[in-house]
Amino acid sequence: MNDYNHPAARYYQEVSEQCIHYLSIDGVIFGFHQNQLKVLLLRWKGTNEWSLPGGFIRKIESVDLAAQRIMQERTGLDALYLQQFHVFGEAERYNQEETWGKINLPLQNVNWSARTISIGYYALVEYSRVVPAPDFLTEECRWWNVEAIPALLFDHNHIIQVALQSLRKQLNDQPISHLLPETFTIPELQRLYETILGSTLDARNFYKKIMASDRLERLSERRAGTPHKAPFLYRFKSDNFTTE
Amino acid sequence: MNDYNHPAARYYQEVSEQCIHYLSIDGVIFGFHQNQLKVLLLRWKGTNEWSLPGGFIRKIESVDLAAQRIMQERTGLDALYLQQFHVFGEAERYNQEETWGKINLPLQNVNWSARTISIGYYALVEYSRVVPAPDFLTEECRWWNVEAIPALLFDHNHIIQVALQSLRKQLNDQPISHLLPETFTIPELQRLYETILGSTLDARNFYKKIMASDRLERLSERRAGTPHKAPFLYRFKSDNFTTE
DNA sequence: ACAAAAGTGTTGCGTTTACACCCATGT
DNA sequence: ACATGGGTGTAAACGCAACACTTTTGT
Repeated sequence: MNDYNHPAARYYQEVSEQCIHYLSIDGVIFGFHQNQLKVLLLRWKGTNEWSLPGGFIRKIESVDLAAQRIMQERTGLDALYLQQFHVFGEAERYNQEETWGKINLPLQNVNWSARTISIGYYALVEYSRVVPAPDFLTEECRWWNVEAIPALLFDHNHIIQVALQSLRKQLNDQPISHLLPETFTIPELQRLYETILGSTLDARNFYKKIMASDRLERLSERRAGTPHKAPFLYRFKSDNFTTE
Repeated sequence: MNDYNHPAARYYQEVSEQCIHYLSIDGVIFGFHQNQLKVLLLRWKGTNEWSLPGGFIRKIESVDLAAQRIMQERTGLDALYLQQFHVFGEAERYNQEETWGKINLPLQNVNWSARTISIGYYALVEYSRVVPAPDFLTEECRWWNVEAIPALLFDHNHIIQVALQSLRKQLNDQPISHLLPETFTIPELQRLYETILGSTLDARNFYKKIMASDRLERLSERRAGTPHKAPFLYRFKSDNFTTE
């Protein structure tokens, strides 16, 4: 009943042989565009069901590198900034029957019914550099506003919530520069903080604080094309941290 | 060459059949006694080599419950306060050959050579209630001062360091009451903070801060038998949180 | 009496919050 | 000119750090 020439079949074969069973990685890839915090999601083939990108860990591969590999494949970027944030290990993370019912699995007898533990990573990436690419189980890969995420497959809504909470808690220790283009304005940076924190900030206090941190340098240029006063452009001084 | 009546053989058999491969749990069990922060370690049979307690996750078991089970077996306590703190997933976490050479494995052909990913949990337990119990690979289970831990097997020194860092960072959000007996004095509580943080605190400021938090209630009794002024006993108000 | 630890209050500093005004630009 | 957002300073509040003295008790 099994078509071993089916690309999915070959993939499962590979995963089954080379990867660790019962364990996966799920990635919450954060981007920032037009003052909106975004997450990269995948739509499964022939359905209207969305999920986070994810994958499996090879038996001989470090978990961090596995996460890199998986996220690279969906974004086209290398050397992403990744942060492990939680292990989701409930015995019943989600309703299995219901979930499999929603997906048109290309194969019948792949054993998908076993429980899976998932290691959650979030990534901070520069929106404009990402070239979203679906995998062969999915036919669409695109950004969604964090505020407008639909009901996802598995427990992925929950995972995004936990990722967001972690990001909020760790915001001041994370290299948020990865979410922004090389140059940006202070108001843009403030919007980024505001979207992540989900609250508004006082522009004057924000300015003071961010300047006191001494991580920014002001360029001589200003952002053109704005309807009002042209804001200065800034850049992060020596992006020293890459993968933490 | 394999003795299937050997208790270790049966254990390996069970683990191999029922548990998830390539994935384990390591536990850093913190206790506090005589103003010292302690960690529970195991000495392997016929050796002078020590390691953290650990174990495997059953295919149908939640990761948190697996951690509970493993720590319960070493401490004799149930409903421990546990906190997942990091996944150790390097491809080469430690020198395998060197490590296996140090241990007298009771069996020849158990495949111990594969890499293992480990989920790190720390536990906060009340020292005096613990009845340390070795497992069948080890012949001694006892507390060690955090400051005097020897070179351990695997990467367990590293894991303890990361656990301690996490605990320090999260100290104010953790139910440290679990590390103390039902009643205790303020100076004792201060010693606990100091040992975890690795620095001394101002008694006056500490007193104010801990009182302002409104988590303690003073009892009418005082600690007897002290060489000097008898300190009041305190208790944490309604230990609401158990396993967080 | 005295040594050693317990118990408490006051002050100052630095960080964060609240708040107001001028500037530049496109319409 | 005016509406809109950018850019900055100042004052009050709050939280944390520094610090000194009295109390109690065993020796």
